Amino acid sequence: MTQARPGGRSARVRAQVLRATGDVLAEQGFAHLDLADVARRADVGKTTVYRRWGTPTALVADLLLDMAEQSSPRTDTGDLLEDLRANARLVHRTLTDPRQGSLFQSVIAAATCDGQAATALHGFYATRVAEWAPCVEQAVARGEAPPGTDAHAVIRAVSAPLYYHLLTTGGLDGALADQAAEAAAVAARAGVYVRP
Amino acid sequence: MTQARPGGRSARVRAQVLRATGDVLAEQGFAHLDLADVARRADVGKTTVYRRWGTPTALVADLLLDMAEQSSPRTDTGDLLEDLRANARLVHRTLTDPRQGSLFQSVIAAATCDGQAATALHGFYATRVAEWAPCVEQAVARGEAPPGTDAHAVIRAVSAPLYYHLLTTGGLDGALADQAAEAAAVAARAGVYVRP
DNA sequence: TCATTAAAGGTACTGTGGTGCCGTTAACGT
DNA sequence: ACGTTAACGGCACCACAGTACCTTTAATGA
Repeated sequence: MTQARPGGRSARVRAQVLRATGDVLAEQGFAHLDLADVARRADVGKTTVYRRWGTPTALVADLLLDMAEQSSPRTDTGDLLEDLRANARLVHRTLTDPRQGSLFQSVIAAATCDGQAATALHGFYATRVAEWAPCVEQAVARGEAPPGTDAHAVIRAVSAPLYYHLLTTGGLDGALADQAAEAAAVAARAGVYVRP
Repeated sequence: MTQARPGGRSARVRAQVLRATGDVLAEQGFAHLDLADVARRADVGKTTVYRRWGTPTALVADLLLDMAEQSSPRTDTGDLLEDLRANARLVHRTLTDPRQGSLFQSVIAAATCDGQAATALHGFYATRVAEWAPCVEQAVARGEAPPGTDAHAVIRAVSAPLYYHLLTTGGLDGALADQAAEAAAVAARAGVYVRP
């Protein structure tokens, strides 16, 4: 009978490979993600990487699965604008951090190139957005935003300008994060994100 | 003495190659953009494509240069929200169009993978944003938004949620375009985009 | 019209990313 | 403790993307 063996060695190999993958992505970007190179860095057989993952995008997809498991801490200041600002600054900090920033850029590159990585990225952001949605829901409960406000939409509205700027201009400045938070807060209060 | 020869044949070759490049990007995506394949489709020597462009990203960069030259018509209804809505719907239509949508996705993929293509994409969006900025400037002149409002920032705020949705969920619905336009209009009127 | 020479086209070759094969290792059930 | 077998590791191989080299075409200037 067929037996799954996720223990010991396999788990160690996966951890080593994912760590090496993250290193390459952060240092050289998705375009230079070579399976043979990853195998070398991970100190793992080249054949193993080709057999278990097969393509660079599959590697990234698995890495995203791993990244989604590590949750980010959420604030709860009792003020919508303040919470959104904290979220915007967290995203901004992540995207401009030397390692994390490059890593995210690379992961995004993979997702725009391949459907499998894209699906993994969708899952990643779904969990991240869900983690922060409660602070909007609480704002609604406090009467800061109208009932029926789509909490997920508000959280997404905070990140959107930051990612869009990165794509279309390549840079991010600190003021942009606060501006994004303010815009989302103002629009949310005005009822723009009330579900139809 | 060295002479440039941009006439006749070279121009025809470039046009054929860029058309073939667009076809491949729209049909199969950036990951499948192969120079030999492009040469075959363009009915052009394989060597020529390798010599003149060399890499897939260089091909995309040149295509973007070509795309930036074709300008998109801007509305001028005399109402900020109406103009922004028109812009949002134009972007939405472009991104969901079978050919244009796939093409943009692929071009974005190239830009996230490579610096050269990224620079070309920045140029492309800079011209597109500049084309639409006047409708915000006029809204400021009419008193619809406070003086000092950054017109480019407002236009970018309209597109941002659409691109962000595409990246993080993979889908776009029509209501989102109107929502994006409303959010940008509300925030602009509230003075969120006034330069410091 | 004709000489000049960029730039395109054809072909043969090569370096390497990716695969197939098979021996080795170490998880898991009893 | 021990046998079974899933999964890893090493090596040889091969297809093909990318290059080198040379020939041909046609754009330019006088």
